[in-house]
Formats: sequence, C-alpha cells, structure tokens
Amino acid sequence: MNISEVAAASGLPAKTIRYYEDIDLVHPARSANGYRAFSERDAHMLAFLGRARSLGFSIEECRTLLSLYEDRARASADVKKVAIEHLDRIARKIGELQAMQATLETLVTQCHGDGRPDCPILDDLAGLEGHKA
Amino acid sequence: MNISEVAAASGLPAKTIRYYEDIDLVHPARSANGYRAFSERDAHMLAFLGRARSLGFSIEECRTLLSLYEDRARASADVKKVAIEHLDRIARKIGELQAMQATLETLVTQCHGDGRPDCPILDDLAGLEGHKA
DNA sequence: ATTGACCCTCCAGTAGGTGGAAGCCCTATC
DNA sequence: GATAGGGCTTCCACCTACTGGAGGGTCAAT
Repeated sequence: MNISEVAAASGLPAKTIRYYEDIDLVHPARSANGYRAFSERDAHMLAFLGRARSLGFSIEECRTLLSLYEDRARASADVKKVAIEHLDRIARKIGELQAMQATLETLVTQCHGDGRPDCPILDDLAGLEGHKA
Repeated sequence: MNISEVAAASGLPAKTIRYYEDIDLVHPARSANGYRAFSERDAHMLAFLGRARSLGFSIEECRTLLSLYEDRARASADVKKVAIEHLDRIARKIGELQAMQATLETLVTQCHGDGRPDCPILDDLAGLEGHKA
C-alpha cells in the first residue's frame, strides 16, 4: 500500500502520515524504490490514530492508547483513566468557552451596532465598566 | 513605568508584553538606560489586550479591536461584527467539544475499567464497533 | 522520449507564547 | 571600592500538530 492509498483508507492526509512516521507513531516498511510500503496493520493503526485525534486526544495520549491497544494484556482501567482525564479537560474547556460566550453575548446585546462610535464592547475591554475579571 | 510594574498592573507576564511589542501591538518608549518606559496609555492598552485575549479574541482580532478603540470616529457596528464572528467560532468550538464529550462519555460508561483487558474504548478507536465517523 | 501523477526529503511557517542563557544596570551593604 | 541581588536587555530554542512548498527521483502510458 502506497501512502495515498493508506491516506484514503485512513482519512488522514499523506503529509500527516509522514509526520506520524517522523514522530515514531508508525513505522512503515520501505519498498526497493524508497516508497513507504504500508501493511494492513499500519493502515489499521493510522485509522485508530485518526479516530483518537478526532476525539481530541493529544498525540502523546494517542501514543499511550496505541501502546495499550497493542498490549493484549493491558487493563481496561488504564484506558479508562486516560479517557476520563481527557473528559475532564474537555469539560473544563467547554466551561471556559461558555464563560466567554456569556460575557460576549451580554456585550453584543448591549451594543446597538450602528454608525455611532459609542460601544459597550470596547468600553468593557477598556475596563470602563464593572466587568468580570 | 518599568516592565514589571506594567506587568503587575495589566496582569500580563513581562515575557508576553515584550512579545506584544515584538509583534507591534504596543510601542513603549525607552529610557536612557535602554529599559522600556511604559506610559499610562501603554498600560491601558495592555490591560485592554489582556481582557480581549481572555475573551478568546485572536491577536489579529485584538489588533483590529485596538485600532477601533483608538479610532474615536469608529462605528460600533464594526466592533459588533468582530464580536459576533468570534461568538460564532466559540459556538462552533463548543459544539465540537460537546460532540467529543458525548462520544467519550458513552465509551467511558461502557468500559468496566478493571484489570481485564477487554475495553470498549479501544474497540471503538480500532473501528470494531458501529461508531460515528 | 516525454508527460503527468506519484513519491521522496528537507526547510520554513503557523499561533501565542514560554524558558533559558549571556550579559548590562541599579541599589545597597560592607 | 568590591560585591551581591534583583531587574532589565537581547536572542535563540522549544512547544502542538501539522501544512505548504521547493527540488528532485519514480512509474506507467503514450
């Protein structure tokens, strides 16, 4: 399997796959002509990586998950731990974004948004209003 | 005002303030000894930047907001436009994170998380289950 | 033999900083 | 006057996770 085939199969861009090889996530063989020769197992691992990344796991977490996946004797508790930590981070991030959203929505509602120069959004950013730190 | 004072006043690290000068967001004067000499206006601008950044505006958006802030003849509609575009991005990001959260929560619930090796989380990542693309 | 679609490597750039080294400057103390 | 400390300076490297592009080899078909 050449890189474009495995790219189509895994949904990852060829550039990304080369990058993943560079950082030692995958280790495809090489053909006589120097082209990368991907096995079914490589393709499987890349698809795994694509799904883990799309769920927001970091590259380092993916590395951990992949090694757990390859380890037939792993404990599911180890996997669950990684997933729960990631869930915590997601929840925290959502909370931060919702706080920004709430503040901004308030300001946007207050701003008449016409041709006049006075603007509660800028006033808040300038610290002229009682805003939340 | 030296950099550490303005850092304390604005809540931004000194390193970040130097970086903001580097990318032309602020232009503090220099004392005879080469130290940056911040005016009240500089301090004000940095505090403005800190608040805009904490609301998630990108550096380029901050640049726009700052120029609108400095422009006494701006239209509030221009500011509102930037804010609304940012709100859209925030909403999209929240949506993405919530989708990840939902998927992961389902998987985590299904995983017994003990010493046994079988794990629905890894099964899903491996593509063994009917998962959402 | 040439075209076009592959593939290769290597370098640089993205956003928004952060960490650290090497080296002035300023004040205080002995 | 020497020294110690803290603060200031510049510059370079590093972080995440890729992405774009230059320059050049390979393959299959015409």
